[in-house]
Amino acid sequence: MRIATWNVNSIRARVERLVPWLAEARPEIVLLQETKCLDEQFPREPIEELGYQIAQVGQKSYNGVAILARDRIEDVRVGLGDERFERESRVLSAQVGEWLVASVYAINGQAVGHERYHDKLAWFAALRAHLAERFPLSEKVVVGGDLNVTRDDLDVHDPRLWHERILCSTPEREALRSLFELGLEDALRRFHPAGGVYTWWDHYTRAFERGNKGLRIDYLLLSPPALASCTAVEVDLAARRGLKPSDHAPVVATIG
DNA sequence: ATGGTGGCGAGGCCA
Repeated sequence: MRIATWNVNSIRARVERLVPWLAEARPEIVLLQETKCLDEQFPREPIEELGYQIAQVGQKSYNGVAILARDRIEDVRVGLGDERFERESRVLSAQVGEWLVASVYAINGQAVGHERYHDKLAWFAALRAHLAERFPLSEKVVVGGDLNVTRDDLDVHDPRLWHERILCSTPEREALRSLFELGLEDALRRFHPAGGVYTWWDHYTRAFERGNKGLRIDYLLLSPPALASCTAVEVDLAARRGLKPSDHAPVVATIG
């Protein structure tokens, strides 16, 4: 089976890319971020017609996360259980068959030192506590999403340009590493240890079109039992090409 | 190229 994560940057704007992608890739579980719509605006029908169940939580204009699955989606939980962060729709977790999954959209942080940067670091601490509580590592766990941080300079096309900037600062990377220390493994890096595999390219600077000037900020974090049956993790660059792409590409793990 | 895009929603915020 396959489990994917994709920041679609508005599901209403991306449904014409998402639906053909689902029909072609046919992942069993899909974790979406930045759906950017209220519940009643979510384009359920074309996704359900492909055989997917949908769990999602959204808000007007910003954020929003979803889980799509061909199996029943059960035990759905919204948020981190931390009242400081419940105003924004950034975390959705559920059980799908034997899998415990979460779709996660980290705070961007705007700039190092910005008020939102400090929010981001506090949010990561809350995420870590939530994962420690809700995701026993003896289970098959997949935490996927846009974590808005590079692991190290192997995730950066131009480390000198990005040195200690937002998405690349040492405190953000330490916050990310605290998730690994729970026992969750960065599956994309496991299968691409040399790095240079990116998942996001800035629209503003036309970073994809100018030649793969990307960052890797999207993750599939796997527990040991999930990793043991994982045979490949790839970034689907075809989804980043063509008409009206998201600024992120999907990350797809083949498991079992 | 110190410029430039994209989404939402209707002017500015966010990424």
